[in-house]
Amino acid sequence: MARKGGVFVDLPQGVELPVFGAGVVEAAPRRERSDAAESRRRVLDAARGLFAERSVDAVSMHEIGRAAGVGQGTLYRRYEHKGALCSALLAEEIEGFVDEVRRRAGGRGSALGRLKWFLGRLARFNDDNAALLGAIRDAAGGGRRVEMYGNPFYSWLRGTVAALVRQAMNEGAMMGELDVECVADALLATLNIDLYLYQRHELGMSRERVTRSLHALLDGLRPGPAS
Amino acid sequence: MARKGGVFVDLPQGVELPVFGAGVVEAAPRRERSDAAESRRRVLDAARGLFAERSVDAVSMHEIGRAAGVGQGTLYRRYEHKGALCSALLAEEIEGFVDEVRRRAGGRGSALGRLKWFLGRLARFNDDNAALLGAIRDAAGGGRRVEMYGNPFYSWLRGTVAALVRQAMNEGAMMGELDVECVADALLATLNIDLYLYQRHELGMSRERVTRSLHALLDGLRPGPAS
DNA sequence: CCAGCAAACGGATATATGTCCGCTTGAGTT
DNA sequence: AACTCAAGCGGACATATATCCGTTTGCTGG
Repeated sequence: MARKGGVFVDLPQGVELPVFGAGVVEAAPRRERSDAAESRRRVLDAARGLFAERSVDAVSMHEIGRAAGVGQGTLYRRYEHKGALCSALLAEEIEGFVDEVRRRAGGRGSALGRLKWFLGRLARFNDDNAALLGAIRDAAGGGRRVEMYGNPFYSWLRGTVAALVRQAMNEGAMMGELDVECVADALLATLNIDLYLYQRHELGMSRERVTRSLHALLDGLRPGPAS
Repeated sequence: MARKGGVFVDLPQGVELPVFGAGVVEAAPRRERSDAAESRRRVLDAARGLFAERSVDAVSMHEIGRAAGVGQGTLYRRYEHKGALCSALLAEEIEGFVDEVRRRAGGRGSALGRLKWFLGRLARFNDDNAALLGAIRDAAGGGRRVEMYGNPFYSWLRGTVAALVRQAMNEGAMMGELDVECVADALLATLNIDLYLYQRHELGMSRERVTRSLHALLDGLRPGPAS
C-alpha cells in the first residue's frame, strides 16, 4: 500500500511538503498602531544600514536604537534580543527562499533529485546570509538554546527534508529502514551555519565540495543488498 | 595496493588514529609560579562548586572570582572567557574520553564497527557533559566563532573519524568515492551539542534512537551496485 | 469633539562580560 | 640577604545586553 514496483502510489500523512507558517493561527488581535509601525520601519532600516557599513556584531543595540531614534525599551519590546532583530531582517530572504523551494521542490522530478537540489540551495542560502545567521546563532545562547532548532524556519526545513526523504523512500530511491526524522536532522546538521562557515572559510572548502559530498552521501542511502 | 580481498594491507598516510595533543610543542617556558598555581586551583574549585549548585549560565565570572578570592584581572588572564574556563573544567573528562577511545577504537575489530562504537560513545559524552559543552558553545560567539571547530578537541574528533572512515574504506566496508573530510564533519555534525540536546530534550528522542539512526546511515555507505 | 485606556515610548537602571593598569611578589641571581 | 623583574594580582572601568517603570499617545466608542 506504500509503493508498487518503485512507483509512487499514495501519500501517507506527512508526505506533502509542509507550508511555511502553517499552524500559526494569529488571532490578529488588533491592527498595529501607526507610531509602532513607523518605529519598526526605522529600527529595521537603521539596523540594515549599520550592519551593512560595519559587521553585525560590531553594532550594539544601543547604537541601533540611537540611529533609529527610539529608546531601548521600544527596541527591546519589539525585538526580544539582537537575534530576534536579525531574524526580522532575514524574514524577507527567508520568504524568497521558501517560495523558490515550493516552486522547485514541491513540483515534479524525482524526490531524491529535489532533495539534492534543496540541500544545495540551502548551502547557497547559508553563504548569502552568513552574517545574519551567525548573529542569530550567537543570540541563541544561555536560556535560549532551544530557539536555535525550535524556531519556525528550522521546523520548516526539517519538515521539508523529512517529506522529501519519505517521498524518496516511496519512490524506491532510498532505504526503507531509515528513521526519517533523525535522517532529516542529520542532513540539515551538515549545513549547520557554524560548521558550514568553518568548512568554507577556515578549511577552504568550496560550496560545491560540501554539497557534492552530501549528494554522494544521499546516493549511498539507496536501498540495496548491503545491510 | 590499498586493499586485497577486503583485507587491510598497508596504511597510507593519515590512517592511524591521531593522538590528542599531538603537534603541541609547548616550549615549557618556565614553571608556573606557586601563587599562580594556587589561584588556578581555587578558581577551578570555585567554578566547579558554583556550577554544581546552580546552572552554569546562572553563575557569573565575577561571582566565580569572588568565591575563589581572586580579582577579575587574574581570572581573565588565565581564562580568556567563560568558555575557556569551562574547557579547563572539561579537560579531565576529555582526557578520560580520549584514553578510552584510544584503547577501544585504536585496536582490533572492523573499522566500521569501531567507528560506530566511537560515535555512540561520543553521544554519551554529550549527555554526560551537556552543561559545560553548552557553555563552551555559548562563549564561542561574535569574533570567536572559529574556536568552536578549530579547537584541539574537535580537531581530534575530526581526525579520529576521518581515520576510521579511511580504514573502513580500506577494509571494503565503505564506498571508496566518499570525501573523507566532509563525511567526517557530517557525521560529527549529527552529534553537535545544540542539535543533540534539542533532539534529546525537546523532541524526546533517546540516545539509542539517535545512534541507531547514525549506524543505519553508516551501513548505507557500504560500497554497492547502487550509485 | 472628548474621554479613556491599552499600547507604545524612552531613558535610567541592573547586571554581565571583558580590559586596563598601577601595585605586589615569587623566585632566580649576585 | 639583598636585588631584580617578569609574572601575577585585583579592582576600577568601559561597554553590552536586557529590564523596569513612569510618561505619552494613537485609537476607539460615546
